[in-house]
Amino acid sequence: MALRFAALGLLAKEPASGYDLLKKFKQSMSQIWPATQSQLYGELNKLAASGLIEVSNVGPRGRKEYSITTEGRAELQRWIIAPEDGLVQRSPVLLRISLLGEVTPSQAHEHVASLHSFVDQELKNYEESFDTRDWQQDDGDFFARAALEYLLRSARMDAAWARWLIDEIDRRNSQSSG
Amino acid sequence: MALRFAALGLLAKEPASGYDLLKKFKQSMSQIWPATQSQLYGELNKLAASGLIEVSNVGPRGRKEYSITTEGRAELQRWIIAPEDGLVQRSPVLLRISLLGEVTPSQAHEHVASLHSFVDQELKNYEESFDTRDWQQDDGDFFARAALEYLLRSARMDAAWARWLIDEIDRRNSQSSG
DNA sequence: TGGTGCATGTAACCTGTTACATGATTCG
DNA sequence: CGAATCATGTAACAGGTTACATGCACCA
Repeated sequence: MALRFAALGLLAKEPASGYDLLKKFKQSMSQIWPATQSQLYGELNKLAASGLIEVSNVGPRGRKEYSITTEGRAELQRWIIAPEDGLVQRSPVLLRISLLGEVTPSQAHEHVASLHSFVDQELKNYEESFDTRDWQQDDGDFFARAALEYLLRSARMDAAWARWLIDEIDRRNSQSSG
Repeated sequence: MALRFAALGLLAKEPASGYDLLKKFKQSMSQIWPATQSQLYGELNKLAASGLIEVSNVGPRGRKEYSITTEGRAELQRWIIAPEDGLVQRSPVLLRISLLGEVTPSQAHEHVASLHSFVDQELKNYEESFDTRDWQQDDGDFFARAALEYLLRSARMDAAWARWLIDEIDRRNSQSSG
């Protein structure tokens, strides 16, 4: 379902081809709803078949430029404000963490340490991209910014939690050995 | 992949049947890696076929009790400390948020408000279950606790972010109308 | 004219969800 | 004996990933 509306959402701003959308997915959508080329082209055909978008222009190399239809916009708006389905997120990271009792303490420590350095780097990347961005400029995308704010806060939280976990592990190790 | 190791992880603690595991998934695993009955039974057969678990006992009603094998334990340990694949999480919530520019300001406000009340309730549930839990007791599950700590912090962050977003929206509305 | 980039499509495979289907056992 | 629960299996479908396949157009 969601990919459908991610694509529709991009087309709501301006007409684009599958190829165009693919690039946009790599830029703005990559942290929220990544999509592969294969998936996107399939979805565009389905969207066109159900009349939510239409081919508004044909260019060189078989380029099909799609535009959102009135129906499509209505459907998009309906979906956006629909109640959330529930937010359970599968997380391989947490699964690994919760199973760390199955490996040796030093392996566990090592794993968490490398996780920490990873999320810490992620956080730095986010903070940098936030600092360099000119927020006055693209104020049109206030809500896209709000989503990024979420990701930034997530990254901060991840880093703080990983830090906390390392400390807890160290505290535990010193207790059992002391 | 992950379901495989979630099941293996539970079997690493003690032998169990598919039916037993299903209950455990509903309890301890539900926030990290939920699984359906259909999926679990299939995976157990695959695990048995590849020799990572084995039927250690057959009970009434065709009950098959599985135990982890030496091979299985080794495989599990290998997976647990494997480097993370990258932590991009698809999020319908964020997708909806980032598209809120497509609906009217009052619809957007309404949507975020209801999201806020939802995540706030979630947070309260987590906090309550944390308070009522006796952490001295099940210290054996230190890392499972660490995963819950993550979920609690996530819930806190979600609530704070939703609160922030509502304030931002209000600030914006009063600016444009004043 | 040959390589790079534009542009789309399809097939195989894996994971996950819902629903259907079946039957044994225990307990009141 | 009938209902609830134990216990497993399968089929259909939706979504996602990787890889393969094809061909046009532009520019050096």
